[in-house]
Amino acid sequence: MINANKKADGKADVRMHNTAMALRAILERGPYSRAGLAKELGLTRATASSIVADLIGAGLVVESELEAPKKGRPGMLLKINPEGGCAIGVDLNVNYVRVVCADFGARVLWESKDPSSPLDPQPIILERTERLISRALEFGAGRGLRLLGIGVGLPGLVNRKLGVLDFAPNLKWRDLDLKNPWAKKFKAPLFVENEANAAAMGEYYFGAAKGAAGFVYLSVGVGIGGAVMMDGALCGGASGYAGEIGHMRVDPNGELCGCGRRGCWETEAGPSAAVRKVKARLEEERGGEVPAGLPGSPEDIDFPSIARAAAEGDALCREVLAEVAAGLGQGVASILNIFNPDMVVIGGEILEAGPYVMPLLKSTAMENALAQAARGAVVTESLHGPNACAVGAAALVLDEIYNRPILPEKME
Amino acid sequence: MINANKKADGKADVRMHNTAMALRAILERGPYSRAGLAKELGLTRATASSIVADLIGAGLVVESELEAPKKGRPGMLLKINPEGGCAIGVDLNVNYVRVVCADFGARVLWESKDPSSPLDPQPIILERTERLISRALEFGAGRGLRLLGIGVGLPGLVNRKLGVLDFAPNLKWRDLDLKNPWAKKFKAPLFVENEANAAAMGEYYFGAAKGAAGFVYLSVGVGIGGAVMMDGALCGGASGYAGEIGHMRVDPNGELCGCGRRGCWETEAGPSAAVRKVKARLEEERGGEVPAGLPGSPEDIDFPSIARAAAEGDALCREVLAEVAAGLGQGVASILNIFNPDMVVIGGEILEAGPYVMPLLKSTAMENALAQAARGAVVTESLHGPNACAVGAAALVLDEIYNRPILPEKME
DNA sequence: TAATATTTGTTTGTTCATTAAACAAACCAA
DNA sequence: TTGGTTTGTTTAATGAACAAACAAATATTA
Repeated sequence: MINANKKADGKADVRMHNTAMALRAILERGPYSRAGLAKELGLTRATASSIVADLIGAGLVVESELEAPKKGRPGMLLKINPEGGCAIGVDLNVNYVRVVCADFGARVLWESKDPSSPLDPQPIILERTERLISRALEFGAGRGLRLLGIGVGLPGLVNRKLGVLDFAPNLKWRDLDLKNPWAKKFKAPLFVENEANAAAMGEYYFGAAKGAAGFVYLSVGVGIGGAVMMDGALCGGASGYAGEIGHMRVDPNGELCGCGRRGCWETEAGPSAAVRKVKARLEEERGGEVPAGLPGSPEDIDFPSIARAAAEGDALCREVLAEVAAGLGQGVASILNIFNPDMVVIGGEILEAGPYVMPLLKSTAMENALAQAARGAVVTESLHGPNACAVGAAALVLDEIYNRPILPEKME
Repeated sequence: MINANKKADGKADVRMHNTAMALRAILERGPYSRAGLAKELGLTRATASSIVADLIGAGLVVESELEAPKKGRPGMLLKINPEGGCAIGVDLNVNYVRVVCADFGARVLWESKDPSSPLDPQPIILERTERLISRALEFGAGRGLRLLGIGVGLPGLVNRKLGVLDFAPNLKWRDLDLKNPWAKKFKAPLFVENEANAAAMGEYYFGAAKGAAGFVYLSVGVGIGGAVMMDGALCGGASGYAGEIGHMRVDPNGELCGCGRRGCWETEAGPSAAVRKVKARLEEERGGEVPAGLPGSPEDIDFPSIARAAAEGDALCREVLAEVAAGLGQGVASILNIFNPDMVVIGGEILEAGPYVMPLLKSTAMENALAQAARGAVVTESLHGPNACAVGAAALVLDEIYNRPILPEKME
């Protein structure tokens, strides 16, 4: 009665990420015949054929020769052609701009990162980003890869459809249209998404959460941001804002958070909590003496330096990291109870201290979640690490292609 | 490329609740012409006509005479015909079974509730429920209303597609097929859903959350259960379990919860917290003397009695309810931050003390959520109160009809 | 008053994703 | 040789939607 295919201007934009994802996952885990593909997707052979036809036509999927110790007629085996094209992923963040060039197999072929500052004026940052993108494009062209599109991840409220950044609090940017100018400038399809959502997309398509029915991506950095994906679709929240999971209150008597409340999760258990605790205890326990691995002056202590000190064996830092891990694990347990996902993927700065955080985080989460919620759930680290957002941005492009293959001449 | 309309056996079942909901909301808020409807829905007049054609054919929408101080040709005005049929909603819960008969305008025409006990054997409870359903059917038939279907809300893990209750921890039931036997017995389409999800559906279609893009329904009773709806679709969670939001940890040093952890939200701030606190303070402050409105013996104190005592002016009960309200508000603030919904709807036992809980709950939630998350969000009480689940179950039927009108002869 | 513009609902044809069913090709086993 | 099985394609059909044209009924304007 009421159908879901709509024109671009229609309101409903229910996307079949699941089918696209399934297609991608199946093709990735080995060559399949059209018939095998159809069986996996629950579609007819005719439909499966028509879906891959476009991908084959675009050179993104190739047929290899038969190799069939089976019964019937040998089929043509299909597999992804990584050389079929490349997608550019842009992670335009507060402190840096990172650009990757990924092939159609989602392998990062090239990456580059420029430091940045929220104090720099917007045009400067944009110009710097454009230069990085151009270099990525040159790299792709040098490899002879067709440009499939450009994806951009931004730390703020994004209008996905229009490709506009509505508001980025940490950058203090407002109403910035990226899609139109950049699509024109680089002559490629352009996709814009919130950073956490983009990273989640990357983990879903090509990372730790590959094919998960429902999962939560947590970006544990200065803040704790989250993105929720259910049945292959991003649950964006009413205003499209990424889940501000970090401001879940975990202790009514906790520390004061930047948001003005007390005991927010990101203040109690994030990297900033680690920094605060280390500084306080250095003062208190060692009278300001700085252990190996940490910067000379206490003001310069940041999370990476704590991670280094822990790696070098500092007991205080390891202790603090364990506390942080436990706090994060408790929060993840709540998330398991609330969302009941298949998987929780942890990304962000916290992974720099992965060995001292993740084991305890995982065990705490599993032990403290309800049995039904924990059963079958997996808590794990991001596969893309610091590249998560950029790779995810590139994944936006590939997702689009799996959903509706864009043939060269039909690109608009 | 990849389409969302699937046959019943297909895996993807993306439903256009939004369009169905829009249709219902538009028709409800006044008579519309086909053209006006089309404009509201963003469809062509032809498409809108074809959608309502089936509803008109089934007698669920009627045309009224023109009344047009407009410009062009006067149109036939369409409106919902409440008399077009009835849906039966069943709330099969732990302590009671409630059945309602709602007309196509979602008005509850008849309701009945039988007390029940989880100790009763399953066949007894089912037989009791069937008797209630039969009475509801008789009522509907007596009113001359065509039976559109039966919806059932259950407190547990439900397989929506098969209409099977997989597991209900509080009832200790497992693998109960309700759809097939009841659909056959009552000769009507049957829909089964988790209780919180059903209630959310009811609020979305016919209650406080009418047409909200994203909202969270909280059932605050013995436990705190939740259901999340985004873009008109229920976010079921990986295993379809309703969000166990009640086990979000809000205080690491809190009370021991039934789940074995400390400081779960439902233990810190739910009705059970109110009961515990009142009992403790009666002991401590008044030496066991029981104030007006409360049962004679402290063991018999339950949440409704506290609500009554508060209504009669008891200061202790009011104080405890205020504390509970603040705790609930804090949790709702977290929910606003996490999900960024348009709306949070509170239902369940807690509403019996509504006047002493809701104002403080609302203000606490709004003040403690992030500004971006709180802006535009509304926290409000369920419109259906104790009927929420049963009305929601009936809404399942109406939802199905709005999505794909079932013509009498095509019922299967 | 006549002509024109506006709005409504229908009809007719088209598109698009998909299925169902029929085929032809290729292979294996008895 | 004769089936049986699997594969990929072709053909026709379906169902939801749109576009465009049309006829009817009203309002506005010349």
